[in-house]
Amino acid sequence: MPRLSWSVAFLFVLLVSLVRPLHAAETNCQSQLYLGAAPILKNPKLAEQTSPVCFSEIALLYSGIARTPLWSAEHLTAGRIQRARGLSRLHSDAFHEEPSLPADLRSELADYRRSGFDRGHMAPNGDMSTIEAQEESFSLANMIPQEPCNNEVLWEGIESAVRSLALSEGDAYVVTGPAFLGAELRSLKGRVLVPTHIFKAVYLPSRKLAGAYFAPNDGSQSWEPISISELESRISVDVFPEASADVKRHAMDLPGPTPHFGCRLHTMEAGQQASGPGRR
DNA sequence: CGGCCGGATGTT
DNA sequence: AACATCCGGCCG
Repeated sequence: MPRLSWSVAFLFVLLVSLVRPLHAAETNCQSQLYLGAAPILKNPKLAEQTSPVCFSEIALLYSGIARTPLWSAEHLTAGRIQRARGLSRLHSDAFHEEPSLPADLRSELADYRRSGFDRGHMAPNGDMSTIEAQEESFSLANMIPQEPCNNEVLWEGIESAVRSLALSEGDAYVVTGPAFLGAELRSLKGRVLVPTHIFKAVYLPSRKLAGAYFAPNDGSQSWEPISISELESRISVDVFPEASADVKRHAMDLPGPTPHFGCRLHTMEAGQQASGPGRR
């Protein structure tokens, strides 16, 4: 009998030791969320096949149906932004599949390859203040298929503006994610859903002000500022559950994007490439 | 800042 | 032959 209970106990200890790092990571993850509260999915269908992923400077919820994050959250501080600006960007080979997700639900590098879409960060590399956090940000769990002009010009400009805002305000909670609106959704290889829109919500706790950027996932370079309530009505997610109703109802005056480059990329719609499988 | 590609290399 | 990794160059 000692033998049997031994093996049982051993298995139990093994399981606990496997699970414990996740708990540690989850508590650490709360620091990325305003008052430790994760965004709330108002539509039960959205919550199907989701898994939380906790990195050192990102808290996100991954959807195994969309094979993208539904939201990716960060707590930006002035110090974090200053340290992040001291780091150089990782090489693009740093993109990697997320091993902590169930294999059949993971998005893969092959899904994005030659798709015409960028692998677009939700929590951006430019917000990461350590090498470790940078590497984690390149996980495909943090990635959506993003139209190149949107990603590299408009969205880069918005990310940059939000960093400057956090730097000057000293403190900002940011939640970024995709929206899948309408009945006809495109996909990569029938696996990764292509978002129709992208949002970035910002909350300034010291000023009790909040608002969100909302943009179509196309090359139009258009965007609109909306309130957190309006965002919730569009995407069925309450990104700042602990913010007051007043704060959520009023859209703060968001700084406009400050892009570093223009985009005169040809208008070829992403998703259709000229060359077929020209393998040899 | 955000990405892309191709070349050289080492491993299976 | 296929795939990963590191590197450098390119673009917007």
